Amino acid sequence: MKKSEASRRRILDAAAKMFRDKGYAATTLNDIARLARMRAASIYYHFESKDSLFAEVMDIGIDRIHDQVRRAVAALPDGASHRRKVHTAIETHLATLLKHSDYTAANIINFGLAPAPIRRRHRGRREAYGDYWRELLGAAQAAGAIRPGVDLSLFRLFVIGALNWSQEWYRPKGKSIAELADDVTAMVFDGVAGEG
Amino acid sequence: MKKSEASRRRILDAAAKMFRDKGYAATTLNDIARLARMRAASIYYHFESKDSLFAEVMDIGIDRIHDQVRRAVAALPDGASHRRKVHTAIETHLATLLKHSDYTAANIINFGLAPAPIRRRHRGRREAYGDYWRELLGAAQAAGAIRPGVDLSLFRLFVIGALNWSQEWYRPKGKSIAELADDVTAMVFDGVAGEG
DNA sequence: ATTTCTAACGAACAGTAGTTAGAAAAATGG
DNA sequence: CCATTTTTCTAACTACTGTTCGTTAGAAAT
Repeated sequence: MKKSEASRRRILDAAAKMFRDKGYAATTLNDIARLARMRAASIYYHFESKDSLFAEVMDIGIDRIHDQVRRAVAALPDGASHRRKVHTAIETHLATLLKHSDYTAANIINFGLAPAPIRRRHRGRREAYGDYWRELLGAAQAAGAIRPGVDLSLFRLFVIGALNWSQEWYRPKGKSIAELADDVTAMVFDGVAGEG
Repeated sequence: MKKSEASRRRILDAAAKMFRDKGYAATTLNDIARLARMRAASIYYHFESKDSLFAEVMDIGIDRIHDQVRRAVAALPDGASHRRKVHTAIETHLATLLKHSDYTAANIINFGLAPAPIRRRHRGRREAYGDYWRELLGAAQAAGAIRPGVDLSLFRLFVIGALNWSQEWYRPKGKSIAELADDVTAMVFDGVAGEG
């Protein structure tokens, strides 16, 4: 009862990588099977269908980033400023997306184009992560770390959107993820305007 | 010599819409043909292949937004501030993407997952648009409208990324595009930080 | 009136997709 | 070592993909 677990994991890992690289529709079960060192038909011993395999990858992806971000913020010392909390959330979101998890990357790349039923099935999990950010930013605004006039809903969509889009341009040879997180946090909190 | 043009256009419009809704790989020539009120085989009278049809949609998409943004900024009165120029660029980018052009929306949705040869073919056009923004922001920084320390390259990627991502959440019933542009511009120029 | 061109069609092609069935191999446990 | 279960395989199926082909109805040109 151990080999099955390992194979399942190999398939999931391969699927996450392929879905991330080529997207759901363009990824074939043969692609996944090759990467997992088995035949396409064998996948059916572990998963019901391509759809259900995809759904599981998507679930893991969102759960993972939600978990990581929540955990990292919670691990901050008790007196941590709200700005620092947001900074940590940004950095962890970026790190999970760009470095640690093919699942999360696959989730974010594929969500927009995913077939409607799958997207519906996932809305709950997505919103849970969104709600966490809502809390985080709400608390920051209540404490005065974010100006009262700011539309938090837009701010959240804007920042998370910019972070998610980083998949399109991020290359490991440039700025480190920590540096990116620093710059981005400074940019959105302090703005870029000069004296002009 | 007029009917052909009209059919070609109908196919392109249908393709742009389908590619935007379902993505390149998931869109079938049958989908496109149905929307264009003809049979899949007839598409081949006007286009060489699915790939070349896709390539043309992508070209039109990037050209259109580049053109619109450039035109809108150029149309500003002579003494317009750099901040106002950037604001106009943001608003026009958003409007083209979200309201005016299925082609642009299709381009942005599909670029990341597009097959490598097609992406290569497009890098030039994409960079041309990126270069325009580079100019715009460079001039703003040189004139002091953007603080000297700001990493313009990151700022550009960050802002355009956030704008592009708006496709995932924008719904016409919420804030208008003009309002969004106002808020976003204020956010990135002035920041959201409170007294804290 | 005849020929040529235009724009679309239906039928069919080869290839590949996801999927199923059943045989073969590997692993397990007594 | 055998019997049984677990895992993977080969082979095949159906459905559908992008694409080609030969044909056709009508318009334009001769």
